[in-house]
Amino acid sequence: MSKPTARERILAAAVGQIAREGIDGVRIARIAMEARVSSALVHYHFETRDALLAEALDYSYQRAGEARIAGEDERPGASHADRLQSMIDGSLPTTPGLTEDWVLWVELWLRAARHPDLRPVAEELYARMHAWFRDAIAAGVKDGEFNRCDPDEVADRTLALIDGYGIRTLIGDGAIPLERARSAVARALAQDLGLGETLQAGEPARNAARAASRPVRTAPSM
Amino acid sequence: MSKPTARERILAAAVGQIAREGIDGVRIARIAMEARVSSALVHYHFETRDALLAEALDYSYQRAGEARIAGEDERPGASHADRLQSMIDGSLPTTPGLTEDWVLWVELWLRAARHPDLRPVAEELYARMHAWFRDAIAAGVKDGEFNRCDPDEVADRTLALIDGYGIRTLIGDGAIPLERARSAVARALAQDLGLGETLQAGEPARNAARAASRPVRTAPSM
DNA sequence: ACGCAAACTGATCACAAAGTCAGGATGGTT
DNA sequence: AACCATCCTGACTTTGTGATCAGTTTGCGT
Repeated sequence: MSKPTARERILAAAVGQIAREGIDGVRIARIAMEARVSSALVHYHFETRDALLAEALDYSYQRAGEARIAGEDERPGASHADRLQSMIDGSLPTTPGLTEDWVLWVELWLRAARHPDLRPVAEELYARMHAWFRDAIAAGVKDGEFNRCDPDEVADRTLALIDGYGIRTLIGDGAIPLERARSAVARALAQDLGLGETLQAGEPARNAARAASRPVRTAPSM
Repeated sequence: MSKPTARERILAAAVGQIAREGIDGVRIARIAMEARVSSALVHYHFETRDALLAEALDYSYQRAGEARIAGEDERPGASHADRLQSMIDGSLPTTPGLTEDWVLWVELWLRAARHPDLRPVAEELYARMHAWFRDAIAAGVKDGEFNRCDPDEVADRTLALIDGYGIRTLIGDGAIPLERARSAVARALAQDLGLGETLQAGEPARNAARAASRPVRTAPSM
C-alpha cells in the first residue's frame, strides 16, 4: 500500500469530502483536485457521480464497522466488562476519525428515513453492532460476570444510549462533554448488568441471588 | 387564518420540501409550483434561497418544539408519570407530523456537526427539552411520586434514549417497532424514578426509604 | 521496436437552477 | 379619477457543475 492508485485517491477524497461537506456538497472537480487528477479521470473510473458516491459510502461504512468490531473483538485477557467498555469508547465519537464516521452515519440515517431502499443498509450495520453487544453480554452472563438479563434488550438499549449521547456530543461539546457521555453509557450498562457504578472497576456479581438482595441505588450519582 | 398569504404558502411549501427532499434538495422552482406562485415571487419575498431556508427551518423548529411542550404542559389532573409518558410519546416519531419534525431534527444535527455556528440553535432546542424533563422529574420527586434522583442526569438519559430509539424506528420499523421504542424509553425512565415496570400504572414510591430497600430487578423484563 | 490496451488530460458541451429586470395587475388613499 | 405602494409575472441572464470526447501518454506483452 505504498503507492495508492489514482482510483484509490479519488475514493479517499470522496469519503473525506462527504464527511466534511455532506453528500450533496460533493463536487467532482474538487475531488479531482484533492486527488491530483483531472476531473475527466474521475468519470473514467466511475460511470457517474452517484456511482462514485455509492461506492465511497459503501467502502467507508464497511471499513468503519469492521475496524470498530475487529479492534475490540479478539482481546485475550480482557474481562467481558472491559471489552464492552472499549467497544463503547470505539462507538462514540471519541477521535477525529470516529467523528468522521459518525457524520457519515448520521447522513445515512437521514437518507434511509427518506428513501426506504436505503434502509437495509442501515439495518445491516445496526444488526452487526447489535449482534456484537448481544454476544458480549450473553457471554458475560454465561460466565457469571454479569447478572441475568435479556441480552437482546440490553444491547438495544445500549445502542440507543450510544446513539443518543453520541449525537449530543457531536453537536457540541458544550451540551454534554464526551467524557460525560462515555460514563453515562457505561454506567447505564453496568446497572443493567448488575455491576457497580462502572464497567471498568466492575465488582463482579458472580451470582444473581447476591445481586437480588442489593439495594437499588437511590440516585444515579451526582 | 382562512386565506394563507402567498408568503405563507411559500414558507409552508419550503418546510414540506425540506422534510421530503432535504435542505439541499429544495428547488425554488418547485416551491413556487407548490405554492402556486411564480418563482420570481419567491425572490421577491425572500432575498435569497438561503434566507428562505433559514426562515423556514427556524419557523419549523420553533413550531415543533412549542407544540410538543405546550401540548403536554398544562394538564390539570394528570400525574407526573402520565405527563412524562405523553411527553415521550410526543417526542418519538409516532405520527406523520412528528416524523417530519424528526427528519428536520436529524438534518439539524448533521449541519450542526459540520458547521459550529449552527450549534447554538441545536443546543437551545435540546436545552428546552431538557428543562421540561428536568422540571417534570423534579416536581415528581418533590411530590414523592418518584424516587430521589438527579433530575438533570435522568433527563439527559431520557433524551438520549428518545433520540437513540427514535432514530432507530425512523430508519425502519423493521429493526425496532415504534411500540417497542415507546415502552423501552418509558421502562428505563420508570426504573430511574423507582417506579415499577411502566410509567402509566406507576406504583408510586411515596418515600425514598422504602425504595432503598427494594431489591434490584434481575432482568429488564423479557 | 512495435502494437495495443489501459490510464489520463484539456477543452468543451449541455443543462439545471439561482437570481434579475422591466413592467403589469391590484387595492387602498386622496 | 388619479396616484401610489405592494404584490406579482414572464422572459432573460448567469453561473456552477456533471458529463463527453478527441486525442495523448504510459506501461506491458511479444
